Amino acid sequence: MNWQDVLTENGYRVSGPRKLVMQVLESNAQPMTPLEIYQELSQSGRALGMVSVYRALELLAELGLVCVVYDPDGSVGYVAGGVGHHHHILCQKCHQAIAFAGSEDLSSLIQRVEEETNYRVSDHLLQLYGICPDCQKISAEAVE
Amino acid sequence: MNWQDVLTENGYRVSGPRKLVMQVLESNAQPMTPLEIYQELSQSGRALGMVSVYRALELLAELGLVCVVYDPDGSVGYVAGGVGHHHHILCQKCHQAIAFAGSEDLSSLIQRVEEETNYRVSDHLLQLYGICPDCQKISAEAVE
DNA sequence: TGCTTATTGAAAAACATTATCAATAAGGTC
DNA sequence: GACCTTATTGATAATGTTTTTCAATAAGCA
Repeated sequence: MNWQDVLTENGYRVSGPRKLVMQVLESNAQPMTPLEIYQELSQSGRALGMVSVYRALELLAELGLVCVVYDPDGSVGYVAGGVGHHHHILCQKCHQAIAFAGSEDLSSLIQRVEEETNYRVSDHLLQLYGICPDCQKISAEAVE
Repeated sequence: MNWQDVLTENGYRVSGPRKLVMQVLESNAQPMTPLEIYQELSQSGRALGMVSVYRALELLAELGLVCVVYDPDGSVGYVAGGVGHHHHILCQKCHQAIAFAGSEDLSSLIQRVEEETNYRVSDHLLQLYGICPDCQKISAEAVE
């Protein structure tokens, strides 16, 4: 099921602004802030009200069509993505982000924490930070 | 080493505002936003400029004396805490948070993701969301 | 093609964060 | 304990971000 169908099935319209926001996010690997999305659209002549960007993001995030990620620098961004539960790994240099699956690997940790704390765990937030392959290459070249 | 010493050893002064912010955070289990901290101090007659709250938090976070946590509702809060690497589990009802250790449990996941993605992982963000023991009790009673 | 109504856009309001700089107080020294 | 140096504070203003409002527009259906 593509994202247009998700909108439709939930009673929302596939409007211009929503299409544009999804397009921009899908063509950018790194998470983008609302402002960055707005600017990218403005520059490419597909101007959109800032308000529409916010509203589109809010809805798309609610439907799970885009994900919220927390950048190491503290800013909050959005990435297109993915049905199903997954996490992101972010590059600390170029801010590229890619997704990875693997909630199963947390289950033993979650179980242990439930026992220790008596909390009942229902969800989690996991992000990894590091250096992407490209930036590793660049660093290596700089040293040579 | 207590937090005053950490400030001193890094060349910072143990000033009034910094003390107050730490006090408030230490006496609250749930993460607090800058505004909440400011309000709590105002109400208890220990008023402080909003600016000082921001500055104190920024410094304390940088020194690792307080942690940033992301609430399920999207807001960003600070909790007093802990030397050493650890994570937090947040209650979705009452917003209480407590810490737990256990980075080791992630090492196999991290290794797998490094192999899959060729990223070099150096840090991570992990938070669990759930219901704390107290709120579980309340729910149970409500059903009776 | 036309109708209904969700959705948009622009401006303003509300809110959050950062910069500036003179006044203050922390911590070392005598 | 008083004094001096300088980091730190606080008030104001500037800046930036997000939300509200409401008439105008366009999406989807008949």
